[in-house]
Amino acid sequence: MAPDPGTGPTARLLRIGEVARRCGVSTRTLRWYEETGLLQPVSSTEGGFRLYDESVVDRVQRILRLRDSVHFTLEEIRDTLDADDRVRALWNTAGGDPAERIDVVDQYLAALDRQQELVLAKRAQLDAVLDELDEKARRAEVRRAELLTELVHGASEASV
Amino acid sequence: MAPDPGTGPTARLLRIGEVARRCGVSTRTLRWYEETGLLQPVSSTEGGFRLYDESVVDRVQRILRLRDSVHFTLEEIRDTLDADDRVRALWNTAGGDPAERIDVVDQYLAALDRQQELVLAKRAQLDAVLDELDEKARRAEVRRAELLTELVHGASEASV
DNA sequence: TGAAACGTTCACGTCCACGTTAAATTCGGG
DNA sequence: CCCGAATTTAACGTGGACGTGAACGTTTCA
Repeated sequence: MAPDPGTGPTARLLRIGEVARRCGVSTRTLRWYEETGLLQPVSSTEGGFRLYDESVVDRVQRILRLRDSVHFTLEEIRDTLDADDRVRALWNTAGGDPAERIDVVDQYLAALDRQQELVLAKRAQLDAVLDELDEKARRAEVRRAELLTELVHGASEASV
Repeated sequence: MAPDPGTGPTARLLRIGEVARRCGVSTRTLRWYEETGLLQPVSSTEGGFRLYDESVVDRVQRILRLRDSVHFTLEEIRDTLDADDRVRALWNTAGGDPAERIDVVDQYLAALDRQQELVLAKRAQLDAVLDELDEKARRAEVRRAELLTELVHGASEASV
């Protein structure tokens, strides 16, 4: 049934299990991500098996990064991915009022700015934590040195 | 009842509601943090009201930073706070074998190192996300410029 | 002194992001 | 054609981190 409408030399399609293995997540997670609108199989078999192309792996890994490092909720992740998808669709469909298209791009840029600010704030907090850790280590090293001299002192005086 | 055993001029004690307000969390959260071993009132009234000293505010804010930026679980937060408390207690109680005390300090330093590594990894991930954002913005700006020229072009040719 | 404001201890409810069966269906190799 | 592995939907369970009453005791202050 001509399963290749122009996407190169018949791009290999993956079933959910292989996607899961490649991404290091469970199939349940992938189905959950689909249910919450983060993911979409490119097609499915006659019998209903989900079929993905390889690009899904990158997408999932982006999701995981946003989940694990930025700690976005899945809803937030969905919003950012949706925005990306919309602009990509915009690039790919020529036509329409250029002015309107610029508007869309501007909104996208604004969204990116907000996200950047959010991430920068998170990073600042992490830096604060790092400073705290450094200071604690510094203090501990001082104490360690003190204890070391105390140890030497006690040893040289044997038992007074 | 001599409620001031040497802590300056009768340090002011706070009840849970004021602590909650100062920290921007609910009283339920504070009780929960107590229940999971992150927090401890310094004393309580005859009738059972929890009493905290002002230092609790800093402690809670440290907890919130670890919760919101590093995304430690409360259990992990408890562990790190416990470690801090143990070494602080160690500073305050003189005596004991200096060698043993050095051991404790060394373990503490090792724990700090592990934490630092973890946080650094998180920060690296954040930086990756920031790079992604920058690249997306860069691409969008290019498109925007293209659209702008397109707009000017279309305007100069009126309606062809 | 008495009522508003605050606090106490249960105990159950909730939201997120899945985990875990269960029962039925589909795919693919021999 | 058949069998076993992979997948499907549907539904219930879970764990963390609290929210939300209910029923009751405590402080405070006019």
